[in-house]
Amino acid sequence: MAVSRDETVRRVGSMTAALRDEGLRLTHQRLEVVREIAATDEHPDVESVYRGVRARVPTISLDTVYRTLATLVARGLVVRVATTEGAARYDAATSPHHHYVCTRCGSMRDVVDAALDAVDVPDGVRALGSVETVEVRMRGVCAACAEKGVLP
Amino acid sequence: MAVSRDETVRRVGSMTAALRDEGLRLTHQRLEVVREIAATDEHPDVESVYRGVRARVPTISLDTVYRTLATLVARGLVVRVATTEGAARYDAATSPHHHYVCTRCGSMRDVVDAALDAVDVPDGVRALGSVETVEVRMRGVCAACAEKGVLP
DNA sequence: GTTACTGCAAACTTTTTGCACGACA
DNA sequence: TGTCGTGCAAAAAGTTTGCAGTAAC
Repeated sequence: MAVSRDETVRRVGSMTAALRDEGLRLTHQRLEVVREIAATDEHPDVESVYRGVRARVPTISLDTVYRTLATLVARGLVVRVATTEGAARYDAATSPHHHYVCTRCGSMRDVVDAALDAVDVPDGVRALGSVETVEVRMRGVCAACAEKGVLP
Repeated sequence: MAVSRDETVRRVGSMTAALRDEGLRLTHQRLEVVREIAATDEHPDVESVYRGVRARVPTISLDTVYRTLATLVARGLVVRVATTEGAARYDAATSPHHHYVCTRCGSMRDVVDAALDAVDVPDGVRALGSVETVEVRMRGVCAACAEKGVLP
């Protein structure tokens, strides 16, 4: 599912503003990586950001995509999300949200829900350390995989 | 925190029984990898399982640790958990549980709590696909890191 | 005109795989 | 004794880094 045009524009605006504020240069390549990651909530891995951007900037290198994503993550503009399989995935959503992960194809979708945001942290956890974020991760077989399919 | 002796014994018993039931050989190396992973709830990565086992079986190779963990994961006896950083981590706990992750050192601890187990899946998620497991992931700075320290 | 960014290539880390020997059942 | 598992080494996959040229400010 694509992110709405308005939300994409908002994300691109806030990311480019933040980069400019930090005195970083807004190169053609950076701008296109920002646009690519802002336009989706499918948590693409580096390779798929690379493919998407290359359609518009055929000369961009994979390293630049890696470096740009690392820059965005360091500024907190994009989150690198943990995955069980090979490649790391990136998420441009900034507001608190949760995830639905398909155990068959590895796809990952945002879930926005106030009840989940309100989950209480158990007392025992305070003893382990501070709690800054709480994420609920739901796993199952996504509709597309279920349709395609026979058993795993 | 180490897992209690009773729980460790229980885990080793259930893992070795499952391996035997599947007609797999219970080699010296396998048994020691099973013991190592059963005795901790610190979600070790492959390298640290390797170090632990090597103290008892100095000739074991890293590949064997990888292969044994893959075997255990394939049988559902151990879970491979996602991490943002480099290496994959492994978890021998079998009952439903949640995680506390330190954003500074990457350590990961089990959180067992009935209220978290009871979190409701929002209706909207059903449209994405089936939901088999729900995990709550709490992130913050663990006590050890906070004590050590100055800012990130 | 500076200085930061890019592209290329090579290094590095983590994980997987092919093969021959050795050990479990 | 037959077969599965191990150890070694090499390969694969993902990611990072050094360097020289290029482009943003």
